[in-house]
Amino acid sequence: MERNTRQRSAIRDAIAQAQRPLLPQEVLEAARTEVPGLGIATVYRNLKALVEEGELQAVNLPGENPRFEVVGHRHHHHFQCRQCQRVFDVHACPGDLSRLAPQGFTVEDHDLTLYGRCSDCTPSKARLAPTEPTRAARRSGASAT
Amino acid sequence: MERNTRQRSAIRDAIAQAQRPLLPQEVLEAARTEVPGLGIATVYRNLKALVEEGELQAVNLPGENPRFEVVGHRHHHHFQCRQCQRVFDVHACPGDLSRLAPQGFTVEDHDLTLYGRCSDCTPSKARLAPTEPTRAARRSGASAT
DNA sequence: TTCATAATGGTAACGCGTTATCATGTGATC
DNA sequence: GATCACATGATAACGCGTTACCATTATGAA
Repeated sequence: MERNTRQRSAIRDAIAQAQRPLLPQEVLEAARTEVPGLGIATVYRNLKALVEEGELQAVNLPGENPRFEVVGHRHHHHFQCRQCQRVFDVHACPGDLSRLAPQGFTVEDHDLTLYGRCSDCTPSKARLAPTEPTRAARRSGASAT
Repeated sequence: MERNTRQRSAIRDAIAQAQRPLLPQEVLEAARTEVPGLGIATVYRNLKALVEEGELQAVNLPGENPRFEVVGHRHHHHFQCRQCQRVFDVHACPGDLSRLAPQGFTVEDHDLTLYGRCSDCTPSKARLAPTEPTRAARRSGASAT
């Protein structure tokens, strides 16, 4: 990837403006507002290249396909809306969790995912910005507190 | 699944004795010590049936295929060893994390995964000398606290 | 503007976890 | 033990996210 193409710019801009991790399909849809003829193969090619170049990073949530977001945020976590399935950044952290591990285990780091309703999908505001749910039907795995 | 077969018993016992979530392939290998001729199709069939019967539940970790463990534990989390890739139960929880979510978001529950070295894969001197520094092999998504 | 070639787009193919198929085996009932 | 429906095992097929292929397009340097 050495040349600056319209497609590449559209893909980078789409992710940067979303300010949340996007699935390849979401990247395609967002970037097509800029480049209507954009193909899914180009999206995958550029996502891979941008990750290798250190500009993007993959975000894995339980039972979900990888999403992509811009590198550079501090340590953070993610929130997935049970209604629209979108994933948002959570710029907070419960702190050191080493104490939770069994004796003899060494904790290096952790992943945390919150589940619930995003502000758009919270009942009192649901009418403001209805969002289309993705086709990723959530699998089991989350558990209540 | 109405009959009690040797295969079904072996699958149930393998998961119960492991006391940690197992991949279908791990279930196959463990249950084959009891029933050498066991086939992978039978494992998937019984896992599905046992989940539907409420005896097992699926456990999803980021970027991983579903594992299976016995239902009945209280709320708990998981630990994945970066060395042997095995997943263990963590019978502890940081507590209510609603405060971490952005304003306007409703938190219903959460998933937490700890990463590091299990007791089998932690060097023995690290267990004895408490100030051993750890090197975090950065995977996407997780980050040190 | 010309030109070499990197990048794109449509689509076939791939990888891999999972499921369907079906002949064979076996648990439960009589 | 005889019977038969259900379960098993080997393997083909499936689903779906991702990648390879290749003819075509267009970037960027000369």
